[in-house]
Amino acid sequence: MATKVNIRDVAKAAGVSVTTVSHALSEAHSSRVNARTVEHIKAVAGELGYAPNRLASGLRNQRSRILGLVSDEITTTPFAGAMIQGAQDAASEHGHLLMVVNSGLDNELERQEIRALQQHQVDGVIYARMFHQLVSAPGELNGLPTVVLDAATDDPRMSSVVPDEFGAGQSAAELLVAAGHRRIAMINNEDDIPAAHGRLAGFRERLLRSGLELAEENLVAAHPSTAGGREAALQLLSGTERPTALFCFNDQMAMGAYQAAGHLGIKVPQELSIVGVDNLELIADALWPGLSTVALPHYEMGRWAVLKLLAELDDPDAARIQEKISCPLVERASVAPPQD
Amino acid sequence: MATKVNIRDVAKAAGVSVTTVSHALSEAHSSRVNARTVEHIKAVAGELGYAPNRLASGLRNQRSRILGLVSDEITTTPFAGAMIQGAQDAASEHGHLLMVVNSGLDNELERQEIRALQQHQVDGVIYARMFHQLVSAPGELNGLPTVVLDAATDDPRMSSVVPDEFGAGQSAAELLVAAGHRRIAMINNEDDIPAAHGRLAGFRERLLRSGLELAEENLVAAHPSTAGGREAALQLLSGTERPTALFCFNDQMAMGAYQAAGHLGIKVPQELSIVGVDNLELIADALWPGLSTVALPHYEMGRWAVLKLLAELDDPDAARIQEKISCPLVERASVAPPQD
DNA sequence: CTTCCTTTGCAAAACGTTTTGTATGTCGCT
DNA sequence: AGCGACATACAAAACGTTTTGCAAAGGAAG
Repeated sequence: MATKVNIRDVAKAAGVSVTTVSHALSEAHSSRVNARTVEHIKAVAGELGYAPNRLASGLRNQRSRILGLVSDEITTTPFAGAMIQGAQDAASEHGHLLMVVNSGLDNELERQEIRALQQHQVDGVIYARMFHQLVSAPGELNGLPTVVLDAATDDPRMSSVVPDEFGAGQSAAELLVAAGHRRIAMINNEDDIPAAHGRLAGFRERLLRSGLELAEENLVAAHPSTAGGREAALQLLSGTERPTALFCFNDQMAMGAYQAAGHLGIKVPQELSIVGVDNLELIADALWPGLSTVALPHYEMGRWAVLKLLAELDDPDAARIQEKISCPLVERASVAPPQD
Repeated sequence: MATKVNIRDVAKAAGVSVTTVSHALSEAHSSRVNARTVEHIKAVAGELGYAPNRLASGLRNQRSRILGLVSDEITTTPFAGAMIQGAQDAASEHGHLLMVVNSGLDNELERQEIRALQQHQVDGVIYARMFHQLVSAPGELNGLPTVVLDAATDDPRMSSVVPDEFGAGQSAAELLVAAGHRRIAMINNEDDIPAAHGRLAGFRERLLRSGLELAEENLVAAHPSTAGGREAALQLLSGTERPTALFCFNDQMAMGAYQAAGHLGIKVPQELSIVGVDNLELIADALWPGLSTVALPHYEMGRWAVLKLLAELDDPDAARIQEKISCPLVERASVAPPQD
């Protein structure tokens, strides 16, 4: 590659004007030029390896074909990858590229990053969180089309997408009920977030539908970590009439439950069935036996966010949507019928 | 924000010409304009919320201030986040933005993505892998400044950065030897990759330095997964004179070793010390007891790659470097002195 | 009173596109 | 033959910057 080839080179090589080349290549305007000439121009362009400079066309069209993705912390969470990949795939399919930016927890930094995105004339922004929560978008985003990812917002100008937490709870309950369990417990997240409320509510609802109740002593809240899950499980499993099945807020807590069971000499799944949420391959696949869990649809949410954003760019008046994406159950080997 | 404010608006508001505004704001050329006028212009610009359009300046300067990051698979690996964050932080500190693109394992797709980056006039590219391996960069990258991340290449035009695998092996051995172990085993990755060779070599070297040898029956290779580690550990721990310490190729295999130990009724760390590699928080922190492990410096590698790329952009003749970054030991609770 | 700098500011061109408006033919129709 | 309609191609302007070259004004030196 010597120097970049531009549209002028193509025009010269094809013996036509720059205008004609542009029209020929534009698809929308190609009707303005003879079909044979179009062929010829495309051939020449291909030969020269011409690719339009998007900086220039972006400048001209006021449309950069770049989307910004701003997230809180990419590092510490294993979900980020799937979200970004979903977003990037969708963007790429529609001829857009993604600029990824993350701010840690620093608001000032976030502001700066958003300004940087704006300077690069991004067409819109995905404002992402790594855990389903309630956010209010920073003022910097004013005027910039925005879709909120894995978070809810009360800003009526923004669409958002979150997992269907209620459905996730239902699915988990469904699996356990169907296996025949009746003494069922749940270890919830102690934090006051939509994910905790939603999963619990769905879980309860599905149990109730089968005439079962989540007894008060069978619901504990703990820190959403392996240690938190372990402690909680130790407590739950030490009672006289211990539950035969356990629904954990996430896979990490489920891992803690495995440890507690191992410690108490309780066999999974023969003596205790366990269900998690997240489908963290790294954990769910690694546990022994494999953990049955409700998958969070990070990839799909990333896709949805970008597709919705692109749709709103095409039609700024499109209705804003609060989307919930359903969470498929991934069965492995941690659920079995109760023994007694 | 009504409509975007451009340099012309600033000029008008400040009562000077566009040229003067540009010079005043440019730092390099600000000597061409009176210090008081500079102050005034900056004030006005700030008031109006002016931020230069980087599409336009990129077009003019042939420098987009965008870097491309192409990786194989972001999704399936928990390391990606740290790498990207490192890269992004470094880029952001130097006024650049990152365009992230990933190709799965599809070469054709990869080519397309790279072309897309080129259309957006990226100044350079980080070509990343999620596991240390040997790569040859695709021809599309010809002419585009490139730094290879977490992989080695024989292309003399590209710098690269990888973890110091040899040092990682040494550190692990050091920890075990210092604790007093003499019957030490290793579960290596069965794949023929630099990481496997390097860690083994370093481990051996450090043992030898203490007069210890890695007996043949104490070295097994397995699939680098929890299941692989579990099987291998079951085998290693079933002998008559079983080892008192175990070095695992990665944290997932170490988790398998925990499971094997649990299954055999062997207590960690009292009866068996375990060391891993990766420092996957999700696993190392979650295991019980916590796993002592050698951390792979993904964040630092991401940083290094971007900084080196920027340096090469400034000075295209800068020497290419094959960098190894050292791997710090993270101690938790899985290593103790041997009992006998 | 010239001449020659220095300081300060501006006009204009360029980066690579896209699109509007216009010019040149060519054809069909009356 | 004359007219409009249509097909085809082009010139030029615009997007928002940066930078080169030049101009005006003021001051110092001769």
